[in-house]
Amino acid sequence: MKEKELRRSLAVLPIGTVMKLTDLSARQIRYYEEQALITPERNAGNRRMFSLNDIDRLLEIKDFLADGINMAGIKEIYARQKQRAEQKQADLAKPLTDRDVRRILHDEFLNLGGLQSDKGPNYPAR
DNA sequence: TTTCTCACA
DNA sequence: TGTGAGAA
Repeated sequence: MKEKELRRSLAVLPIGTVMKLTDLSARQIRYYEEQALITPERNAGNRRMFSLNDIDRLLEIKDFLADGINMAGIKEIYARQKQRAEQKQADLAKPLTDRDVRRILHDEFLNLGGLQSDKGPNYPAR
């Protein structure tokens, strides 16, 4: 029953609503789109129409930023997320060994640390 | 009225 | 990222 997923992907929200829902400025929302972090549809009059999935995505991005991760980092996270999705398919045929899993988790931690932005506007001087 | 794109003292 | 201009 993936009826819900379809509805969540229906782009029906104008940027104004998204601004209120995510507490982000139109500027930021458009910028994130430029960075390919979100891909809202376009409707009549070239207006952006967002879906519930976009909202979740935006909120997620907000959290990442709050954790001190920068655009590049977030892009990587989604890039890896995509890779994982693709890897998952391959893994279906060839399951990972315990040793592989450990190595992957190890890398994950190291990389997450590298994604922390080196003191930016997200690091209050307090 | 709302949103879009573009450009910057 | 903010902000203002000019158009739709």
